[in-house]
Amino acid sequence: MGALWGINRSVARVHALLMATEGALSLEEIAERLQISKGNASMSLRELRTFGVVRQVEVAGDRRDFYVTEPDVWTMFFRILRERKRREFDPTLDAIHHLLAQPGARGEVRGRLEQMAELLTTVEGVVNRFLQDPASSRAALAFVAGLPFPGKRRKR
Amino acid sequence: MGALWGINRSVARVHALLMATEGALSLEEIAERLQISKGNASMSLRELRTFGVVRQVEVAGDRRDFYVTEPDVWTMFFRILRERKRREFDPTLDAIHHLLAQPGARGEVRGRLEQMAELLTTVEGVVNRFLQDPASSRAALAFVAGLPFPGKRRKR
DNA sequence: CATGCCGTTCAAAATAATCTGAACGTTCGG
DNA sequence: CCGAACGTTCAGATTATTTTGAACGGCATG
Repeated sequence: MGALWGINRSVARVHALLMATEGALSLEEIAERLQISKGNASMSLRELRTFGVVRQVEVAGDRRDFYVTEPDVWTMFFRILRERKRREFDPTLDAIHHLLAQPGARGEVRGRLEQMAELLTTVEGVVNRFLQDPASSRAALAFVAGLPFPGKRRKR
Repeated sequence: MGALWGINRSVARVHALLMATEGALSLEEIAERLQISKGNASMSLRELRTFGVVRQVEVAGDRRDFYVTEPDVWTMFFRILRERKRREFDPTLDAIHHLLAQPGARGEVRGRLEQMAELLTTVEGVVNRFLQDPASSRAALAFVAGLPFPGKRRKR
């Protein structure tokens, strides 16, 4: 799933381990179980916390840090969507706008750039709407996945 | 945009060059303009043809191969969606189903797997619907991007 | 205010991904 | 047939990414 989510192998493995574990795990135990260095585990956990799919928890009388996965998979999905939008999508759209602002492109080529900007703006609108209201977005997705589009009638 | 689309630097550059060019380009001209080897250009173009976002065209009286980009950006978008689904998404969903078929996971962990399967199945349904009917999908996206969800009323 | 325990950092090492270019097969004109 | 023009392939070189592990700083405890 790494490529799909845009995260690297270790990060994916740390998350998978937490997903596969009921309780909380310490940094050291994670490193041990996955046979990776503490340094790597530390950085991977930071990345996962940045995404917001892993949380640090306290254990009374223990000064180590423990970690658990965000329990709701849909919440994870929207968190990852948000972060990837920020890292990859937004800079792309900015770049296109920057290109369009220059007087360079003409004719067919400019048309393609404009179409690209339109597409990305549409996708951005969809993603923003999803991120604003995850619950109803989830319902909308289920609707689209399971029923025909309005205006399109099923042949029979 | 490379990371966003899941293609590497050279492939992205070849595509960008074709997007920025009105007419058709030969393999050699592409390699020359981008300062990459013919071999690299050849492989990149193959990848782009696999995605279906670049087409080979004939030029009368010239036995070299010439290439042009798919002119419609939305069509490109759906072609890339289709290919990434095939390469990254489908294997992931298969793996989850395989895990669920085994008797290993119990309790909370199994619940997460089931949620994950549900999420991926929903997304798969959405993507399939999009790929079946790109034109109305595009309209649906514009709708979602620009208007409130059904059942959610705007405050004012 | 030393000592041990933790987590973090980052330069260097290891690994993975990408790119090059020489070798090769095909096709076509003569 | 021959040779030249092309595109493709893939082993090896190069470049980029990831991982390690030693060094470090903070902090709680005695």
